[in-house]
Amino acid sequence: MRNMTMEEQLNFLSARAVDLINRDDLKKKLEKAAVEGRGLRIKYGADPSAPDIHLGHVVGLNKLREFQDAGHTVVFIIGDFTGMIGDPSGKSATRPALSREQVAKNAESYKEQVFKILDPEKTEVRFNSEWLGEMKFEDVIRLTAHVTVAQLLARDDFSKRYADNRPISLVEFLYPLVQAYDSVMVKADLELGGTDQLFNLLLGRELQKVMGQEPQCVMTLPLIEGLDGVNKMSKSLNNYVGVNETARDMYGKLMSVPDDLMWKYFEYIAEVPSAKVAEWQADVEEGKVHPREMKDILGKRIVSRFHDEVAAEDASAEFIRVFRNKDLPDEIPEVMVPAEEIGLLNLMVQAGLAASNGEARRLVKQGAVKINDEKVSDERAQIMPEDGMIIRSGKRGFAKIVIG
RNA sequence: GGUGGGGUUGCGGAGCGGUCAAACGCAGCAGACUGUAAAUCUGCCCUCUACGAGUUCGAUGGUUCGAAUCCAUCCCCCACCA
Repeated sequence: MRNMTMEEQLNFLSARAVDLINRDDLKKKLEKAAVEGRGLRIKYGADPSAPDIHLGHVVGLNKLREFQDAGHTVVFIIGDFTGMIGDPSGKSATRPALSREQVAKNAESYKEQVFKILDPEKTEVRFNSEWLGEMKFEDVIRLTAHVTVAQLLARDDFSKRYADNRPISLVEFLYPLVQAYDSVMVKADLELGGTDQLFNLLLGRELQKVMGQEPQCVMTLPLIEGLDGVNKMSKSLNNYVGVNETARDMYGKLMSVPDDLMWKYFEYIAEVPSAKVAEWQADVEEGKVHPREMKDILGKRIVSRFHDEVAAEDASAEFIRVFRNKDLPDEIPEVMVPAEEIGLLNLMVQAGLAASNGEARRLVKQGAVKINDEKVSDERAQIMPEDGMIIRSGKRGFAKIVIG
């Protein structure tokens, strides 16, 4: 890394980026830093309300790690202050303001997950309440004086909503400014974010200029679609793969990713060089390789990264056993029930295979339920539980009866 | 301050005195097809002691044989004009 030329380093660092504003500035910063023998300060902001880091975040984290490997420092900002205020943008599903305790807890969980990728030695974790919490209203007003409404309205979703007579809360209006101010406070040299962050990142640049700092460079990375293949990966849409998930869950979820999307995952999450990805993609398109094989590789690579190779192989094997061969998983959740006759529906609910009696009934009617591999279609069936009895519901629901 | 529009089952969004547990879309679940892909098709999708019953349509009270639908009060939201 150290013996790369400046040009090589620039290319390496900007690989996969959607926007880089701008390359010359970054080059100058890199040169200056090299002369002074220090690294750049790379800022990355995280919202503390959803403590699950998922593969969508990994796209950015990977890039941050590359900066670290090149000798730079990541300033990881946890937006605890903003998190405690909440974000009304989600309309009815108003994101609740988090308590101080909750934020602290989430922050811990954040660090633990983030350091699966980042190098803790080269990461500075900061909370923005550190400076925002100290501000007086007067300071806030002063800050707002640096930005005009027209500037904020330039943001796409603001201007659209404004044109449609849809609400824009003042808090939302202020958030980009807050984020920009964070850049000033940590003296960021470059801020990294998803493409949806471009406006906010640029505002940081503006604000730094106004406040007499050298403006940060801005780099954006693509937002990656979630398991549904349509929407960007997010916790609220439940189309995500969390970095804390078990190897098997992770692998299973990855196998359900639409084929077309897998290339993106290879490139941005598994960090396979884009030339290689293109080659593989061609192989699949020409029919040389079955897409499933390719996806298996993807699954194993990603699982290995967050667990290890043994776990990855195990997850792959288990997947084949359960879903391809339709065998039983090697571990089945056990449910303890007394040795007395019980209604099937009731039993399913107790075993956690259905949320309600009605759902259990539905599953039975639709032919999704098997006891010891025999389909049960009578919703009124009375079952005499036996030790070791296996109830199967749909593709994924399993329960083993234990008499007790 | 004024005017107008709203709050409906996870979300969006119909309904505007009985035929409403409430159209439709999305999400979700199951079945078929598969590579647990995607797409597609089919079915389900408030709860229950289930051909019946019980709770739902911002809250509370009322009018009615009968209300999500009408009235009153209250709470909350939005836009526009000032």
